[in-house]
Amino acid sequence: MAEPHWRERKKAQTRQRLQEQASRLFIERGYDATTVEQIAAAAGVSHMTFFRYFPTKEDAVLSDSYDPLLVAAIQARPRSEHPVVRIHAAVREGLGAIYAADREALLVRVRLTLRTPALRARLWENQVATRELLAGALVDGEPDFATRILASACLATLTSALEEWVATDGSAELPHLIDDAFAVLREGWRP
Amino acid sequence: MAEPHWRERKKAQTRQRLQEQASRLFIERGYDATTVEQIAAAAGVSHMTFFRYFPTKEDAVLSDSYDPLLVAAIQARPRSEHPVVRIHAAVREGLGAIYAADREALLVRVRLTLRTPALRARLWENQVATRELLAGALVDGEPDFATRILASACLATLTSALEEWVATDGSAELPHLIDDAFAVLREGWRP
DNA sequence: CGACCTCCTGTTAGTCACTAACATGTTAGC
DNA sequence: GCTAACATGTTAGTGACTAACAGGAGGTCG
Repeated sequence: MAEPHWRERKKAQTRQRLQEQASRLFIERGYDATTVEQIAAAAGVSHMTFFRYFPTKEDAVLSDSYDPLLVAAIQARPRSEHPVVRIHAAVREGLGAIYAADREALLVRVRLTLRTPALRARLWENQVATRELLAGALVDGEPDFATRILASACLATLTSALEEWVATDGSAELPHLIDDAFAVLREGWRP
Repeated sequence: MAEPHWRERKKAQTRQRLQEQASRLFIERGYDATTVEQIAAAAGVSHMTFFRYFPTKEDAVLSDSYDPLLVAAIQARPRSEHPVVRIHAAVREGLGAIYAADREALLVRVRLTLRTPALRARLWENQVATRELLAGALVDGEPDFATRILASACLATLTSALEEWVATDGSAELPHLIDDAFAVLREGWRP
């Protein structure tokens, strides 16, 4: 049971190479103009290997590993706080960290995602998945109707902030936009 | 220049026939298991004609004509009311009318849309478009950041209600769910 | 009436994402 | 070494969608 990491490491490398080449090509010549064949070739594998690593072409960009971060950040918040406040704080923390570490990469990625029709199409699934995770992080057991609604509204708010960020081409500060957005959601009810 | 209506009428008929056959086949044998070729054949045309009427296979189901209704309903509300109240009222009115007239058809349609991955994928585009319309109906000129956020949150709320409706398989009353959902959005801030 | 002219449609032949079946080489454990 | 497991490649599909061209049916104008 030596568990030689050799093998796994090689797989991880191939996976990363595919992702890098995909991003590069998507940015260089556009998403639609890039074929899976080309990505695979650029990474030195066949197109079948690509599909063994990513179920669809879109997944080469949309391997969202932020969700666990968010869940942890929510659960770290005292349960006595209002759900929306917990989500707001968690988002500011989680995305804030990524933002601080990797601002430009995040911008490129979000822009590509929001501006490419084929990638936008996947956003719904992502939103639903993230919403379920958020809602699940807020309570024990199955989240109820009300919890899902609040999680939805918060996600919509966050998305609006991201859209605004991309619309300003990253010139605004994302954490600031997020705070503004959640303030609107809150103050919207106390006019 | 007479351009007799029967020409347009024939086109409208073909279009409707395509939509009907598409819906029928999608429900009978599933969305993915139905090919455009089959839809076209069932409607008595070629697959090229199908694509001349609908840009994609999904559009045969997703010809959403509710939006103008919603816009009108919003604008009919006094501008002094809070944006979210206006949207809530408009949605209850607009969707309520469709619900009263065509409950079963609405359920089938919403269920098909929410449960078919390929159709869900299109929902993001629909949401964005509807949000822009809602936001535009709330104010004069270009909606600002805050308005878009509120419109987003309201749409997310409405969507949650529709999902709940489908989840209960239509056993709940949709208008009631919508009222509940908006109440959560409102009361969520006054715990 | 006959010669255009304009839509609408069908035919054909492609591209590309994605899948399934099978073959091959490479490694792990005995 | 031998064998089983596994990563990868090859090949041959299916199906959505597109482009190029051909024909036909209605209306117009000489």
